[in-house]
Amino acid sequence: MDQENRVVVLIDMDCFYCQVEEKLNPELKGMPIAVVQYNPWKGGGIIAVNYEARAMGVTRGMRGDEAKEKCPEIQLPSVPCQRGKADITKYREAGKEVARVLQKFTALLERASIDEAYLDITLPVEERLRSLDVNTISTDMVPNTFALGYNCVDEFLADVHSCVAESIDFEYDHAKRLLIGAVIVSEIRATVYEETGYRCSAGIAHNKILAKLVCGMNKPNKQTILPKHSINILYKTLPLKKVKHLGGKFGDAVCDILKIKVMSELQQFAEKELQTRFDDKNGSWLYNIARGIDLEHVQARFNPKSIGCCKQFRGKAALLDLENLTKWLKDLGDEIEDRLETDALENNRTPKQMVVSYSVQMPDGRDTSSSRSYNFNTEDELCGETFYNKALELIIESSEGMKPKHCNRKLKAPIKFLGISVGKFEDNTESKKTKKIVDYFAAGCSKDVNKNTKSENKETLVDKVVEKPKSSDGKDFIMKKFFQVKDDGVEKTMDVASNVIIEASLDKQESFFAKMLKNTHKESEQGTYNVIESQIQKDNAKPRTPNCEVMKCGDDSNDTDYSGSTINNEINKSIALFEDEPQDIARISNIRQLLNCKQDITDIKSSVDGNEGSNLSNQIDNIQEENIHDKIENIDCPECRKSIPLNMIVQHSDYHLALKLREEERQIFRDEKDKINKTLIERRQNDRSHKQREKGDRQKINMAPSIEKFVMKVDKCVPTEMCVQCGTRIVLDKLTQHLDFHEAQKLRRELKQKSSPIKTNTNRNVGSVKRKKKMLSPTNKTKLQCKSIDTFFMVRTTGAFLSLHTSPRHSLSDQLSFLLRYVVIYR
DNA sequence: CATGGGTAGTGA
DNA sequence: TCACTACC
Repeated sequence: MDQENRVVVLIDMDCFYCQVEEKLNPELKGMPIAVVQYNPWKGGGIIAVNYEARAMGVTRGMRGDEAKEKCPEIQLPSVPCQRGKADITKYREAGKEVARVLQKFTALLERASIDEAYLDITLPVEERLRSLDVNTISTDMVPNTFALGYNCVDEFLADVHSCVAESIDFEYDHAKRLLIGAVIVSEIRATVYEETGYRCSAGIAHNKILAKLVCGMNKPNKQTILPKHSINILYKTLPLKKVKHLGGKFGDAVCDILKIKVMSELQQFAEKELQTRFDDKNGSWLYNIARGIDLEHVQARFNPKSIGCCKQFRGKAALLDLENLTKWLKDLGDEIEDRLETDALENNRTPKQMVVSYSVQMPDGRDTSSSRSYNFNTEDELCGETFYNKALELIIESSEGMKPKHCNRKLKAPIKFLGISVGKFEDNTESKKTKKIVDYFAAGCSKDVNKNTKSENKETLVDKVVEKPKSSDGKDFIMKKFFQVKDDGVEKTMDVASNVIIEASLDKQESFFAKMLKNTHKESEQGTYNVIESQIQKDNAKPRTPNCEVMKCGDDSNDTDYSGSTINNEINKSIALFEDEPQDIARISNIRQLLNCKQDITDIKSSVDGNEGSNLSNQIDNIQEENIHDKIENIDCPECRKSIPLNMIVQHSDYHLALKLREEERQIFRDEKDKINKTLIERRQNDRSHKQREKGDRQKINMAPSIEKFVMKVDKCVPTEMCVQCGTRIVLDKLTQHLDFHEAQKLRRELKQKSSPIKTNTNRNVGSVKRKKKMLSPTNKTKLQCKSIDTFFMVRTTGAFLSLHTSPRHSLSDQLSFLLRYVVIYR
């Protein structure tokens, strides 16, 4: 893959928090606004300013009061406070909403922050290049676009047009790709606005650093292209510190040591010289970036690698005693618990490590920070209490200075900062509790699912998956569905040689999903269902003669333990397998597979030679010659452009299918959430006095994938009754279950209250030695009681499950959705 | 007391 | 593993 001829984009939301506030409260639109945090002291600290307010001189970091002075009519919505600290959930959710839209355009997306994402659109550009003549690109196809080194886009357009014919200059050849990129980015930004209402800016260049750099050059709601031949023009005046990674101490050091200020001055130094002055790595990096070279990949990463929260306790607010420390650790732990719950639902993963960080004030007045990590055991319940207990343990054991004096429980040094974060996520590999998913799927297949799906408006991915293979076998299906290869052969995502290789490869190693689909259709009429172990599993286990192991299961096989070969499992495994860096993929493929792979190429070659003359054969030869160590066994995935070993391509296509399945899951989840939100808003307008009830409903939103939530999905013609507890319409024969749910929820809340009595600073009835002991022990009565409640939930859900899976009203998609959710929550 | 809370990454 | 840097 040519790192130097990519088309890389940075999408950055304009004053994102302000936009979120404007969307939530449309009355604010058009007014100068700034989002503040903690308003009591001097009007709070400003963390985002919209462009109306910027025009009045309001900036980030100002206090709210100061902003009011500069701009008396400014509106200052504030970040919500939860558990005594700022809570940015709504902005985080909004960021996700945007990223999901971006993801539709390329899988090669890296979320860089809450409001920024890098996209590698090299492949979409290449594809567009085939259908779009660069000479026909006009200004209206690239609105709000700037090109560095040109007064306006038209000049750039003209320049590219005039050079296309000759294509003498290599850089101009890339410029036309950037132009196509700009067309696509215009579409992306328009879609983001259409689907979310948010505006963003973009930088379009051939690497991440430059895309990021130019993104900020025209804002808001603009996009900026940086053609390679304009880099030096830009660098001539560009302060070195503006470049990512050079904004801090390192950038200062570079400027000091080399006595330079702007980027172009960096070019005079030899690589060796830079390496001696800094170190090898930094020296080379500086040498490259001075020439506009940055080889860093855009990683395909949507989810954060860690989830954490922290708080400062400045000056007098510093924590001085154990009570205070305890209280805040508890609050932080509870927030992590809440966020992990959402994360588990959306991503089906579990953190394996937690880190507590803190800083204390030294006797000399300076702050020193420390952090301690803890790797979870399998017995650890991942809840706020565990986080808090472990955090406290770690802090106390890490520092004698922290040990409270026994008489007054005062800490020896004041704590100025506390933070807990969890990370090192691993995918949840279901075993026992997922086994029923198989029966469930079987039941779904044995019914006439299609009848039901046809009556529905939206055709879901799962529905398509089930319907499609009727006309094509697994291989074709996989090819068409996941590699966007059209039947007519007119529009092809990949080049012909790649197609041949992948098709041949598919014959040798069938995918889990392909097998699943085939067998589903063969067996569905008899009401049985086959589950076949995936290639991935097989690779891990001992080799067997047959390619796959077939397990039969019908309605009578409820007790069989189908350890782990479930759809959900496959989705997770497929995703886990490819979510990391490309190197991991290389590691997975072993020598044996590589050998098979080469064999494949020879097979293909001979078959092609026989059939179609030598053109294809030459192409394959070329691939081999180009890079004997890489290209033979690797192929660029048309979906995400990662280099995938040929023998892994099936698993990799499964990965993309899995992503899509999971995305559909999420969409259904979100739709439901939206529905509940809408009724909530409606009700708030009708009835403002029922705050308490709202609170209950909010909780319900968080717990959306519950029986109740699912029950709400049923058709409107079914007889329903209003639930007295939450006011939702419930299908009559589900009402009992629904009320049980409320009871269970109440109980659970009560228990939670009991287990965490320290809710505020003013709560005085804490601090006995007895209490302390209880806090520090994870194996207390409360925990056991909580467990039993979970069991209660389980039983009820299973009840719902049983009644639902025999119901012909639900599409297979719905049923599968439910099951996946069921598995995630009640793991 | 006074830009705070939240991420990712690196080197020893 | 932890201290520290860098960025939004």
